[in-house]
Amino acid sequence: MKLDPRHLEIIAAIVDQGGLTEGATALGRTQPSVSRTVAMLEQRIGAPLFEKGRRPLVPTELCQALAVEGRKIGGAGKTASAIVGTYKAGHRGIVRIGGTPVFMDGVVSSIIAEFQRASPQVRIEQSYAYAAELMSQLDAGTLDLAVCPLNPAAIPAGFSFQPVLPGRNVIACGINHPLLMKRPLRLTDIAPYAWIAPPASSPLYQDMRHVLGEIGVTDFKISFSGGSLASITNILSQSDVLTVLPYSVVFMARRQKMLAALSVRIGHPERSLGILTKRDMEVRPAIRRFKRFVESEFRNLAQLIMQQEQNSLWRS
Amino acid sequence: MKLDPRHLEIIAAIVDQGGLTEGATALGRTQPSVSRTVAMLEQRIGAPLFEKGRRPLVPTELCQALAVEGRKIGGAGKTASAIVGTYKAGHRGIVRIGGTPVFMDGVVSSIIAEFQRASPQVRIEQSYAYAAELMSQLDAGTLDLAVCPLNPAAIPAGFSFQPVLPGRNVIACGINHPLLMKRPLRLTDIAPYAWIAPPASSPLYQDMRHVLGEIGVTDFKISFSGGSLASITNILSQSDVLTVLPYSVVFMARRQKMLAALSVRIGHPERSLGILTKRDMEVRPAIRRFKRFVESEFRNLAQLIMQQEQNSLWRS
DNA sequence: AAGCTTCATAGCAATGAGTTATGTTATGTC
DNA sequence: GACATAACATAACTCATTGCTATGAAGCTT
Repeated sequence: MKLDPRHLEIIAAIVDQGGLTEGATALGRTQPSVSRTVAMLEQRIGAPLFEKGRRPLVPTELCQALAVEGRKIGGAGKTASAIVGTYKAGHRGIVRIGGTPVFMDGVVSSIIAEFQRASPQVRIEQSYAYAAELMSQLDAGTLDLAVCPLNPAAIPAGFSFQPVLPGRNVIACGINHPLLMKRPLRLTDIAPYAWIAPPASSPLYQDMRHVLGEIGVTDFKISFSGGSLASITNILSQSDVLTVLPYSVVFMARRQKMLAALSVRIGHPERSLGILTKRDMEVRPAIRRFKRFVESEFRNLAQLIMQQEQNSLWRS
Repeated sequence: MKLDPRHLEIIAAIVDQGGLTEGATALGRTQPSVSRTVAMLEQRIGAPLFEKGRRPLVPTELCQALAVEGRKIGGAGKTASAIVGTYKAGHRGIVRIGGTPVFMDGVVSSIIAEFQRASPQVRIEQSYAYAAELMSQLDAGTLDLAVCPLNPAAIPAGFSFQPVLPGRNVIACGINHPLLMKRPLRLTDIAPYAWIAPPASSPLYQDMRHVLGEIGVTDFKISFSGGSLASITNILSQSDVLTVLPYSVVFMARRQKMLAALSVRIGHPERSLGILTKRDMEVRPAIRRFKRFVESEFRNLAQLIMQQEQNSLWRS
């Protein structure tokens, strides 16, 4: 004897509400509908579910037992609806985000932590890659969004790029670096110090070479390379080496008194940090929500940076 | 967003079976049916449930979450089916049985106990009444079956009466009663002893008067009346009074060495103990099962009584 | 690259669930 | 005891959904 779960749900509603009419309204149906359903059920299972000829409708033992199951079904249905609701509101799902390593570690991971505080049901799958690889992964559909520096004027067709921060770099050092005391700081003061080199495939590497050329440092010493941000930060803190990092990364680290930046104005590349997405990809609610959150956080960050700039850092 | 519980069940089946086809067969449906259902669901909730273009069908996170609810629904449905199954097999339900007090207490209650050992899910609602009241309750539908002594030749129309034991009475006494030692036992020996009288409305009361007349006891002393079988048994055990009881009741009590019967052959009324039911009443499975069980137990009892009779009791 | 398995789609019939309108039946009140 | 009322039952009809078979399309396997 196979029973339609909807019927069990109806039974439960009738028993709980104490009447056909109330049960029907509780289910959003009309009274005749549930009445007929009950009649059909009774005929089908060959047993009465409610005592006949009793006006405060009194359920049979069998009916009570079935109502217990019906309640379970009703509960499961409600939580299923809630699940779909939270999914559609973007509070549940998966977001696969990729980005350049230093930027992801230095800025985006904090934003992710903040996001997950509000939406713990959203799973974030993070991966590291540079622009070309990010694009191919977006194209293959194995990534939902990417955060990386790109030239806004040269975005390939089919992609959408939303700049969030200027792609400005700074020369980073530990917070006790001797050069921080030097006023004024001359470029020749910088020359003696060794450098940390970002990975050769990283855009930062190119940036560093460019910066060093720009400030006239021709023969520089590389004392470390190949580490991720955590290693770089440690080494910067505990020695007097220098490196080139995105300003936003140093800005975030400055808050925890882990890194500092030299007051040297260096040219910035023709790139902006931004969010790269595939244009015709279906945007799942969690992705949309996450993207908006990231954008909002970046706006805040940009604001903070601008205030800070006006106050202290770049006064010449 | 309201979801059809059957759809959730389908999702669960697909996820658990690892494929559309297997899920479909597990549900007893065809593959195109569930395929279309899934497509409709995906469109309705606006989210994919399975990754597109993957042949070992891989469910979405959302789908997994919904499948959990679907499993609950499936489980509830299965137990509901089982409930109906046990109901239809007569292993669940209510049986309302009524009968004459002494007979219910002395014989039927033991049978009920035995029945409930095998079918604990069947609730027995027992009540006490005499024939006329039993009939009216059967007629009103507040009783499912009655056990009482009746004349099988005079059953009102609309009722069905199935005799299960001859309506034989005996003179009952405690197991240490002096008369049990007397061989041969003469009727004049009985005269001095006092009697317990059944309720005046009871058929046993008439029987007792009849029996006493029959054996020539004209002026007898009533020492107790109005008690139920438990009281009667106690008083019989602890004093030398006598009473008239159905043979089957004394037979059952004899097993526990609580009562005995005098070896006096007395006439028996034109009544049989039997099961009285209303003819056109719908017979619920549990009632049918219980009735058959009672009949079978009574057959066994009749057999036992017959054997016992041939051996010892009524040898003259 | 071919073959096999599995999923998707189409067209059609039938069941079932929804609706409104209306009848029936308990229950409470005078 | 008759009437009013509220709740349940029934009727007639519409429409969404599911069932089926047949067939196309797409991955995975060898």
